[in-house]
Amino acid sequence: MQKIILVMINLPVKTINKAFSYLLPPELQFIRAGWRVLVPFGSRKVEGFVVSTDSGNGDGLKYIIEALDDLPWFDENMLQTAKWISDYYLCSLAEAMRLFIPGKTGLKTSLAYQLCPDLSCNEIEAALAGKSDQYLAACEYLAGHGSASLPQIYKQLTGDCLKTLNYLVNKKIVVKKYSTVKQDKPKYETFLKLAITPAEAEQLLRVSGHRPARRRLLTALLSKGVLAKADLKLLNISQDTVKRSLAGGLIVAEQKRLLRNSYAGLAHEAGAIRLNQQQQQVLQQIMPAVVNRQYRSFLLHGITGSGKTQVYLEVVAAVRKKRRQAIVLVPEIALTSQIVARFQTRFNDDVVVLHSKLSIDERNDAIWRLRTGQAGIVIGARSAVFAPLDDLGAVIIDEEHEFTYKQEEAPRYHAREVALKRAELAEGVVLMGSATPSVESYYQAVRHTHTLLELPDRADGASLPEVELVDMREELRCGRRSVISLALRNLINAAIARGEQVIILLNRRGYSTFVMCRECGHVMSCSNCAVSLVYHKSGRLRCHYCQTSVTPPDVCPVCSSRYIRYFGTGTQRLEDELAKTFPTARMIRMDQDTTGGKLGHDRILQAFAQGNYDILLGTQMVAKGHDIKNVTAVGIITADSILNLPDFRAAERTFALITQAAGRAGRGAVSGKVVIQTYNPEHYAIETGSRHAYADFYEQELSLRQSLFYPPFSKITKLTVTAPEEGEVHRSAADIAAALTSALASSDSTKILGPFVAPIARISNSFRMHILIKSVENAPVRLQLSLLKLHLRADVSIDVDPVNVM
DNA sequence: AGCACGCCGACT
DNA sequence: GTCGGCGTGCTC
Repeated sequence: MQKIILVMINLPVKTINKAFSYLLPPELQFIRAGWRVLVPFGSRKVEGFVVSTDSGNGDGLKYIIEALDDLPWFDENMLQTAKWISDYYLCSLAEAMRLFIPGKTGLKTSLAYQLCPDLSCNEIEAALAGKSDQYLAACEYLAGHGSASLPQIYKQLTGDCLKTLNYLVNKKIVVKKYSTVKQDKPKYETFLKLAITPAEAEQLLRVSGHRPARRRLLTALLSKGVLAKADLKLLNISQDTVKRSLAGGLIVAEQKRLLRNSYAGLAHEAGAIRLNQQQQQVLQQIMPAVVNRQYRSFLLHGITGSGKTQVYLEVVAAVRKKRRQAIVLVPEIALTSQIVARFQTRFNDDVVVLHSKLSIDERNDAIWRLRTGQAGIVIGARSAVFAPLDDLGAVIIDEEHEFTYKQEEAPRYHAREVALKRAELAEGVVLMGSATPSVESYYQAVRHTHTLLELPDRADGASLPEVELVDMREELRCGRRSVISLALRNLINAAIARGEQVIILLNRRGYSTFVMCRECGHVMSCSNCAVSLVYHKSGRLRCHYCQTSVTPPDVCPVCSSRYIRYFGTGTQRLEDELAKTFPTARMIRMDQDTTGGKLGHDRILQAFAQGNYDILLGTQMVAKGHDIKNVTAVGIITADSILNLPDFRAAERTFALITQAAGRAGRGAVSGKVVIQTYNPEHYAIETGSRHAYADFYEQELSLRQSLFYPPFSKITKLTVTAPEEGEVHRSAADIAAALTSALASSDSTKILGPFVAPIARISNSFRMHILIKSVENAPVRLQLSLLKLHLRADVSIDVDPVNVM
């Protein structure tokens, strides 16, 4: 009987979803569940996660090579959470565990080619006799350089290097060498400290008259305690002096880790504000759970500008007072720098910012600060829910309704659900906040799964903006064909005249949204994806799905007609229109095309907030998170753009967008006004949105959901089947649907819809079909899916609780 | 994911 | 006959 270690292999392949057994060498006996290790796997060395230990016959098992950290990465709660994710979202345990690793892997493998050492030049030449010069050139290059990576070789040689090298590897002239390097490359700085007592040092200074450099060193250490490299230069103390003092045992060198943090210089706002009475009442309901270390979940429904952040700050402060840690989730860090700044102002270095745009090094440093207890608050986008914290006291989820909390690639987790699971295991609280809670969460709050808290008024006594609905059909009837209605034009003019600022929202980027032949109706579409191409001002037609672009044709590719027209308005065209209508206004556009890099959104918003512009126009990102006091006017160009999407949550999204956008207006002393342009003014989502009437919207939406058996009354699981051929995808999707139907026996509690061709039938030359399963409970569905082994298939992707069904 | 193994068509 | 194409299956 031997101790056996069960390891999940960190490779992004869903078919390897089992544990592999290894033995521990004597020097690694301390390894238990939760450690990251390096293990031999096939002919390679890969990263693995220890999930459990066992005992049994260990014959023929390989040994773990080394531990990758000084501490286990996963604690029991993290392991349990990973297990839950793999069960619930039907991914492998390794895929779930990878989520907890910054950069998904702690190892970087690199490949180098080397000449076989035991071969002579003559032997090589003989083996390559009759081959082209290419082969000999490669050997010569490798002989000269010892080893080289593939990119290096490509730079040096011409032709198909990979083919050449593979041949040489086959002929045993060249060998491939893999090396694995730890991803985490901490930066250290050396600090010097006294190794003797201060009394001894003073004694030494008294007796040794000579050695002025050593005197300076000891004196400085006595007064300052520690010295860094830069200090030594300043004091004119040479490396030699340091070396001798080290050797003599007078001083010791210590390595201290340096932290790279690109957020260090972010501006801070003024100090804490006192809570108003409503905020106090809300806080009092949350506090008992924080103090008593209980798992409780709260849904804070607070209108825009009601001061939800203030409540978050107080909850986090209370959690920290209990010496527990907190996670603060925000939908998108770039759009929410205001909330980040407020946490940093309040908690200073206790805050760590985590998100996907950080470099691997920055991320590792941040995580190291958490693991060593130097910081106890994580603020970040959805992946921050996986931060390694040993005593999670609270998770705050700001803008709980946002879809960005759902990961749209496997594993398709929802950060809100992961947060609830982690907090439950850790006995912490979850506080979700939103002005427009998701129907599902609000339903759970009404049913007391979450505790419902309300902040019905704006914190500073400001009123919600007045909203005017403009019927665009009416505009057309009056002969006004501009995308900017008369009401909106008046609103913008008035605001600018008073020196106030305007935000305009249009949910499509690009210039024209589609290009059509007026002769035959052919719409230019992407050759890889079944979506229409968008005309950009750069003069090219771009696919918003696969990023390819083409030059617009002069004649229609189908009928050769020259009558090609550009339809629809995107943000670029709107910018032109606004410039024509308001020639003196200073404008800035914010969409995916103008924001790039780490702080792109932030710069635009800051410049706007500082008053450098009169009008901010852009896609829905202009509607989120910020609080700019001088904005008194908001215009929504087409409120219907989302409403008409074929998705049962279209109304919910429209309502949220209108409410959030309108909420940007009138946050200062001057009250705001909003113009919403629509072709459906009587639609309940738009009508309730214009009245800021969440409860009314919720009620109408809920009854619709009930009658159509949609969430929260059912759980949805979406399958996407793909194939390179159209016929093939129809066949395999039909097979899967048939198998599911017989396994789940369609009844009142389960409905299988489809297969139907996906709204985007083809992406990057892969044909797509969807199957939707609606069921009261999704546990039996998940069970059947795994029994049918659909979760292992490369051509099937499973989305549990999808945020959109398209 | 890599890599070995294996079975086919296209050439010296 | 060799080379190299990629489909299948395995990695403790």
